Amino acid sequence: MDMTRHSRSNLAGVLRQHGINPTHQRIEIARALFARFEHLSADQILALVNEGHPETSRATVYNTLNLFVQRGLIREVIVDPSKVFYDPNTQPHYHIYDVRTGRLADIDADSVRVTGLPDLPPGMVTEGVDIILRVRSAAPESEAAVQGAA
Amino acid sequence: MDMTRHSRSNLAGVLRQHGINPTHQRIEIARALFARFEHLSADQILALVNEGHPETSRATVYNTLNLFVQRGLIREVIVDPSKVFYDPNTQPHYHIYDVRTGRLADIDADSVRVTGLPDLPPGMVTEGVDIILRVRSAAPESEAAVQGAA
DNA sequence: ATGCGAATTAGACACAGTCCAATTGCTGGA
DNA sequence: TCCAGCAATTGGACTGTGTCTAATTCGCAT
Ligand SMILES: [Mn+2]
Ligand SMILES: [Mn+2]
Ligand SMILES: [Zn+2]
Ligand SMILES: [Zn+2]
Repeated sequence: MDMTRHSRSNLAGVLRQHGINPTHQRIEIARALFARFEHLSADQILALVNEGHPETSRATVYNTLNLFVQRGLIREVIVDPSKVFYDPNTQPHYHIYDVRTGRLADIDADSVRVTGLPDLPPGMVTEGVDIILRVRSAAPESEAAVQGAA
Repeated sequence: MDMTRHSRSNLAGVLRQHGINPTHQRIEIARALFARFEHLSADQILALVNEGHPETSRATVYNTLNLFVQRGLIREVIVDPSKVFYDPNTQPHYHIYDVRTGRLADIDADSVRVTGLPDLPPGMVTEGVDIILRVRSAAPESEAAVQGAA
């Protein structure tokens, strides 16, 4: 049996470990994320799993991504107001985001130290600490006319 | 002339200082944000400026908020995948976000120290560093059925 | 009063994401 | 092998946020 790092059979085991019934569609979606190990939007994943012959619907892609997030297999990254990115890396880490190109990359958490964050109100727990370094090329922006400019 | 902190005439001056022609609608939108000094969504602002008699269109609210952001009068906060929050506070500061209630509050930057962020690739400049402390009540979630759960 | 550029507007549109009822697929038992 | 039952998938309608556009209105200078 093929046991390469992100073979279908191996992925099926990972899904089971997270309490997810490994169907064909779910394995393909997991493979899109884990084989590349990149931040992908739902739309990109839909395109990837359907290249060649279509085999997974949009509804299933969204269902599955939400299920994966809920089960802790992947996480969401909220950096772009127009779409969510899905992140196969669930280790604590931070992000650098190019606001021009939309490129999103990881920052290793080990080197980063954050101090002085406030105590949480009682009865509250931390879901996570997001750090996003928003960057852009220093080159002057290709000016686009903006309606409503004074 | 009324010169209270967020009077219309005072706000008009602030707009002019940012190169923005102070129209009635723009002043009302600025007032919604600066009088409360809270994080508001476009929808909330639209409702606020139109309570009582309607006087500002949805298009104008979006036009104006984008203009304000572009001119550095306010800034966007991206924490919720479904909508942008607009922040009248342009001082460097961070955010605490309750993922259950959607409540968004400021964290003073003075007390927080972040070290070890990577050097930027050459030719890149920082647009900003966002830190979002995602929290929720420790009480068990009111369980909502999730379609597609295994 | 008139003219003119800027601002505003209604409504169409784009598009991410959700919802739903109907269908398909899988599995375990007769 | 057939069937029942349940889980998963599906197309397509729907929602909500945000953008776009062409037409109108506004504010102001003459
Ligand atoms: Mn296939
Ligand atoms: Mn009014
Ligand atoms: Zn990441
Ligand atoms: Zn803030």
